[in-house]
Amino acid sequence: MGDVVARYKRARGYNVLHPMGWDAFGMPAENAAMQTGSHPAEWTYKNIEIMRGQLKRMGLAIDWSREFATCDPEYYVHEQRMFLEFLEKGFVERRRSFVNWDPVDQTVLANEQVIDGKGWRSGAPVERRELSQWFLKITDRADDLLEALDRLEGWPDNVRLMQKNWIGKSSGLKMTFRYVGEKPADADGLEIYTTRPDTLFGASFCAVSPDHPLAKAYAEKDEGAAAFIAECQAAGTSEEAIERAEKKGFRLPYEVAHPFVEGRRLPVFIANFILMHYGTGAIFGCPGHDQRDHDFAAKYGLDIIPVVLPAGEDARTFSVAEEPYVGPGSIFNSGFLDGMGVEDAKAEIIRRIEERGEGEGTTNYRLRDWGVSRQRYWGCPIPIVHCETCGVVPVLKDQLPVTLPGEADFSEPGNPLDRHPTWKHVNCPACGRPALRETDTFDTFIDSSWYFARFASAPEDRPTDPETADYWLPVDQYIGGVEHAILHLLYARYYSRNMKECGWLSVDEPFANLFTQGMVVHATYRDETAGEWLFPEDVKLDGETATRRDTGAPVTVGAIEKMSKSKKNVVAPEEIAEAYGADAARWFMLSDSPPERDVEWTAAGVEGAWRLVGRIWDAADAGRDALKAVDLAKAPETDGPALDLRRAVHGAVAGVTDDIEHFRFNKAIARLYELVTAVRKFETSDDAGAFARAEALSVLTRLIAPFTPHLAEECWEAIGGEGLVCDAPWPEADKALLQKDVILLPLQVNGKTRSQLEAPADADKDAIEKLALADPAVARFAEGKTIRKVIVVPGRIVNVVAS
RNA sequence: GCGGGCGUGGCGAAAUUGGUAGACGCAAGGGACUUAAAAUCCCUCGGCCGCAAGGCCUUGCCGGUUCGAGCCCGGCCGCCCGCACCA
Repeated sequence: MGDVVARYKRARGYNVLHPMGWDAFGMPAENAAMQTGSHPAEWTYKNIEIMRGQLKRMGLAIDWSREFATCDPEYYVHEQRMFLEFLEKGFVERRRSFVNWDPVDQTVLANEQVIDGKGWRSGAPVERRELSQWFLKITDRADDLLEALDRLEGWPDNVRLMQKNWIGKSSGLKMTFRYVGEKPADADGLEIYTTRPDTLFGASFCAVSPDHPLAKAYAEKDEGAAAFIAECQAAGTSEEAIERAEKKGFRLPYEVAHPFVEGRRLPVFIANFILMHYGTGAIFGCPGHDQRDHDFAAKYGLDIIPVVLPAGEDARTFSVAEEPYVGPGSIFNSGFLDGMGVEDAKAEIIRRIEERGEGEGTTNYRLRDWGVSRQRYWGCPIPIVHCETCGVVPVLKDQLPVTLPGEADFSEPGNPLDRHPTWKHVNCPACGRPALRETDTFDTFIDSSWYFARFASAPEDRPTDPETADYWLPVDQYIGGVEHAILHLLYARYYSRNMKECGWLSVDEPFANLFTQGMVVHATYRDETAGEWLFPEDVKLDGETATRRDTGAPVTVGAIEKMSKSKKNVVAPEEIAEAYGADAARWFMLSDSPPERDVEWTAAGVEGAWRLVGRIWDAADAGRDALKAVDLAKAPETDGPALDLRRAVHGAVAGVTDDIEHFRFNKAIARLYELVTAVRKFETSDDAGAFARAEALSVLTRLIAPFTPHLAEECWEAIGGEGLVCDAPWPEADKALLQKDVILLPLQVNGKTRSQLEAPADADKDAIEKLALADPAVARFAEGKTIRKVIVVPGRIVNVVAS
């Protein structure tokens, strides 16, 4: 799709930058190293070599002079430099945090790599571990990232909505409940966060996360609490496990006072359903109006007090004993709040708590800071040294890049950088004494968060030349899968803001227009008895049945899925190009489905595209040197078939242009099929006919060029075009030829189409009405009825209403 | 559970956003050419009735608004995606 757009825009006279590069760090290379013994770098560059060849073979019009891989030290040196700049500016922080830890592979796993609570590679149950990690403080920009979404008009709504939900802004109240009686050390009160301050009078307990400092401190002197916390931490972190987990708590020996109800004391629990990383890691529970709190209260016999009354309910009979009520209503059982609506009550509580100095209204975000430390080899080294005397010390900028050691041991799990015999031993940049390098590497999402800027401008000595980068950025058209909707696209937006503050860019938003395209998918084939997946080329399809080519054994045709090596539902680009040519493959992929949807790769489908390539070539071949015989700038008077062809040609120009502009490639292709048919059927051979035919061939060749560039060049040469078609200007539609003198109007009687009216294109309503009433179909279907009304929509339809 | 999207022939899909439903392609069937096959070309192709002209029905289901609904509104059913103990 990107290639079609690039070629089309170039033909329209734009200065087009269409680059390509490789996001090349990451686990797959390291896994391959563990499995095959080859070095990640060797494996990666070899694959790049292969993929570059495949892309070139598909005829992608790419500026290869700008190519790079993110694992090139010439690229990541700038990443290290920017990290140090971010550190200086306070965009980065080192702190302890919980991670998913795979005890077998001995590495941190991303959430996406934890499947049903187990490591995706090792299958071992994942543990929660607290480690010191580097964080990019994306939450500092949460509000800006959220606000700016509204202005990203070139982005699909669903992606913007997903980011909005991911950032998850909520407004509520942060407040402190005072302890009564026994108190934990160094605290007078417990700070909680709530989005439902209106239900404060329904509070019957407080609870903290197992990771909350209060819980941890108490666990140090109480084995029961320690055991409870350990149990919570051992519980699966998968979504499924979380959903099924029973609400459980551990009663602490503390109580807090209700701020507005004299004498009401709330017990304090450690509870397994409280998240430390949201709000303050502590809540008040209102069982009457929250499902989780209700479950918890039912289990521990706590009060369930209704305080929100739904419209139409009677306060004397309304009960939340069985089910909590979470909807809107009016407040009751709540002293000074009684009678208020939910929103007014929220504002009133916040006002009073603020007045008493016990808390404040705040906004909260679901978004968490971006942990970027990975205990892996194949990533960009974090340019930091840990010194016993000086602490955390940045590597001096003139000593960058910190490169990966060429030799490393991949034979066992864990971080090869950490166990490398010499690599981590360096002298402290500050005091010069022996110190240790940071052995973590960056999350690979950092690599992909700024590559577009490097494509635009790639000086050797700094990340970008800002002026050059500004000429190109923001990216006019970004194309990618919807799977990037949150992570990559959010990180890149954030990173651009950081880069802007460091002076490397002047845009906040890196991608002006975003299109989320579908994937090429393929049916899966499996030999159930042998228990193995089969490549499509090893399967013989005959109507409903499928068999193995080698043994003839029956084959089960499975789901149509994203192509993956493990299920072997892949087709090698080389083989496609060999069998059908790159153009047929390009044409088919674009023709079969709307571009945002997946396209199923089928042999029959490519064959259809292949036939079309042949038909176009036949037409060009039959029109050899047609352009040399006429002057396209001097259109003769035409009528009859020649005029019809010219109209079809100019209609196609207008239609295809509009379709490409709006990413409707499948429709553009449908139009091109029609144009090909029109050209092939055209037979007139007089002067006007020769002109119309030459014009049609010239236009057709230029219109197909973005889709089938190789074919287009051959056709261009055959019909006698000057130079290369890729240098020829995009055709312009002649507006006069888009208008018709006579149009066909559907004629309805009582809303059902009964006939067609042939009317002058410029006929007014009265004239059309007269024509309609004279039509025999009206006489027939309105027979015995009175004509009540005639609705004329010029250029569209006529409807005669009779009853 | 919350949020979003989508349901149209045997299949992939169109429908100028309220105006002839099924463009275009795939598959299938029939025919021409050929000794034969491939390729190519022509025809048919949502369902029912009819020799035909033509008629009736049809966009997941039920109802509504409208001269007119695949499109708008209400209620169901089904599928897909995102988030998910977020207080």
